Amino acid sequence: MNPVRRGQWQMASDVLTQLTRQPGITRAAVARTLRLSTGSATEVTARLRDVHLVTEVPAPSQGRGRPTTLLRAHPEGPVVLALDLRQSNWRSAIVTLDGSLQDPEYRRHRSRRPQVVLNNLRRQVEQARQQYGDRLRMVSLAVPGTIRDNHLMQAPTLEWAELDLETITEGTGLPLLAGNDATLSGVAEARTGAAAGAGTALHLIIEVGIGGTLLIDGVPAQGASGAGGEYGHVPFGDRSRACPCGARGCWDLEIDGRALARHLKQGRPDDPYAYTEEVLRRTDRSARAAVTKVVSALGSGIAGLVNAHDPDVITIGGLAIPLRAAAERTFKEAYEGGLMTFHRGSPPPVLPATLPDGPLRGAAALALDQLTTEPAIAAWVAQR
Amino acid sequence: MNPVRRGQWQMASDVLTQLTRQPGITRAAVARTLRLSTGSATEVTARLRDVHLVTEVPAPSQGRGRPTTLLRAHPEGPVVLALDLRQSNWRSAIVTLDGSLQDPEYRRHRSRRPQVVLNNLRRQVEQARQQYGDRLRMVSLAVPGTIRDNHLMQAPTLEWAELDLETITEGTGLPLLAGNDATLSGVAEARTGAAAGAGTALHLIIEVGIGGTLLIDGVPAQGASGAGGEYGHVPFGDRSRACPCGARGCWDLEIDGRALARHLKQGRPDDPYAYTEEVLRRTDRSARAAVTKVVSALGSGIAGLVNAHDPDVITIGGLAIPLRAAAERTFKEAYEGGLMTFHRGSPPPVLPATLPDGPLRGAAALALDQLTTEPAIAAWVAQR
DNA sequence: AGTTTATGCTCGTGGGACGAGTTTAATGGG
DNA sequence: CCCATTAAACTCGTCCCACGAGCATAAACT
Repeated sequence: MNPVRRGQWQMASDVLTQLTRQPGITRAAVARTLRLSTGSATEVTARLRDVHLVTEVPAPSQGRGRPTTLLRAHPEGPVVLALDLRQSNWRSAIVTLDGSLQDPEYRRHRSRRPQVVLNNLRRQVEQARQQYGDRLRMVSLAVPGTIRDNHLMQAPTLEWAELDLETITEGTGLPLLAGNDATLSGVAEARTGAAAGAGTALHLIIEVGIGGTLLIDGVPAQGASGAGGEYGHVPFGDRSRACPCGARGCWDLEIDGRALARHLKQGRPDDPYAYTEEVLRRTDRSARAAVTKVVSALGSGIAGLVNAHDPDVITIGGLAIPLRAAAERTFKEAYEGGLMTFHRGSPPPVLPATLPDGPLRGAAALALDQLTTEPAIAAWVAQR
Repeated sequence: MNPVRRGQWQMASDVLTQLTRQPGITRAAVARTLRLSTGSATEVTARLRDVHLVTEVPAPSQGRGRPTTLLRAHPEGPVVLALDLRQSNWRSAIVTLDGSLQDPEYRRHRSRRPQVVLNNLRRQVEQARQQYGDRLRMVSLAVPGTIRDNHLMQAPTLEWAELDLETITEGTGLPLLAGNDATLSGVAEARTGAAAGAGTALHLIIEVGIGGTLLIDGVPAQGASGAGGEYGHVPFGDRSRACPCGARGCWDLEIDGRALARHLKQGRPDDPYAYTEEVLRRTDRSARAAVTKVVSALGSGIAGLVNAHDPDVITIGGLAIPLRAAAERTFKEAYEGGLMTFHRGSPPPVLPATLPDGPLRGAAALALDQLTTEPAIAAWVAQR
């Protein structure tokens, strides 16, 4: 193990980071954004080519001048296995350094028992290992639940108890990166979605309860143990209502299907997600009134988070999109009414999230962040 | 203006960063933490000495072996003027690269009119300019109010309206870095205070209302325009109560002297800070009950923020310290009761802030962050 | 076909990190 | 008191890489 010379792969790392953040970028564009001289660009791409990290394909000409090339992941280059575990199914894809998804898979759960599901994921890891060998560098997993140091702490939608997720890579020596699905979809939105380019972005998604994350320059604020982003469990409403999370009066209890059912004087729905969709389809007065209450709670809660974090933009996903759409005026009033006065001149926009496969792409993005660091590149080169 | 060669001052920048973060660090210790070979350490310190950025003084010997040297700011090196504006006074100090404060000043306001106060600050800037000439590189200012792009948006304690703070450096060409005092004291705590070393830290301070900041690796999450950290203006309690900020039901209204007065059925106190101290001195039943209510709101609000951000540690300052102390049991119950179940095993500690001159030190720290960047070093070298 | 334009390639230069070998300045044991 | 031990500083040859000037190339205009 020869020690890595400092800065040896610094520029290479910068180039690869550009490539993951803007797939399909041209070599000339990379050189411009990194302020590289053409000579340096030639050298760094040659080096990256030599170690099987990138290839170049002719770019369609863009006017006068010698045409440049598109940078692409090398066909023999490193890859990541991205997994997205959902309530009723799971998906996977192999992701290359240019951020493209290959070999996408989609499977419905036959059984939803933790051990069965984890075994299926583990098999997927092993299959990727078989197929890609040493090219497979990392496994990244999105889970609909609270994650702490690669352990699942609670997962209301899956109805799973605490669980060690590292079993899916155990024995393979592959690093695992498990993350909350809402956090990861936020990463995707902040990098290539509706919040692209935002310095500070806030992402919120309603499915059962609300999840989300604060993103600073595309990096999620995950907290000490990775459990950050549980915005649903801030005290907001009636303290006499206990939340399954253990606290009382959580915002969570005011903005999803459970809240709608309560307003409609019905019991806790089995599937709050489907229940919400159902109520949204109704046109009767009591349903509209219930929706209005929920949308109001959503708007004023978001306003509070804007006061707290001053984001450039907020992206909303899941049921938050149809909920807002069902009562746009209520939302606007609650949102703007909850802002501190000085924010009202130009309130940060609340945009619908645009990426359907956000968690998978976000998981891939965080894994690629690791692969494009200098030490990871040095390790890749050393191993070949 | 010759273009800066990439990486020319990379290592120098790293060394200076170490120096600002751990004043009084030895050269050998820097080399160890940056994993520098002794040869490189010799070279980089020689370079820094040549350009008047550091000097070395013999370090007290620490056992066997050749003694190392302490790194110190160079007597001809760059400095920052740090200013801390408070309700009844202001303070200033000159800060060098090793983080030491020189020429401390303390002045009470004669008049509290904005123009008078800003003029005094401006005079202080001019005086520093006179005294230090080109060595003065930057002015950093802590203000008890919401700051946005160097503009004061609102300042309840000062009772000032919106105001452009850049007048204090106008014409000097000096960059100004204005920030909220609570945010800046958080920076100080996260770097050298009670939260030193924390990856994610939350800092909260009660004076009139509550201010604070989320810190990730010592860097405050300031948001899009620098107005982040207004945790007091998240909806928390009774929505029928309007907050001066423009929103309703803010947490702010539940945790300071105004809340105590309300519980005690008295009118809004002129000076909520002094009023709180007064109530804390009382031992009668109604006062105790009012304090209990406020402490409970403080504890459960902090718990919500812990759920949202998963910090390693929370630091509290200002009146939050005596308030908690007055009802420790209530605080603990409200805090732990508001946490999500999985946090309760080892709840993040809530520690009293330790630095009395936090805002000044925090302002200095953020300014030094700028001075120790590669471009700033290159500019310093080019100018000499 | 020649001009313009943007880009890629070659190569000499220089700076800086590295590390092996050497020197220096302290402690501590005999 | 001297010498072994220890930790750190210094010297210097080496290598790597970014830079930029000059040249080559491939397209689009004229």
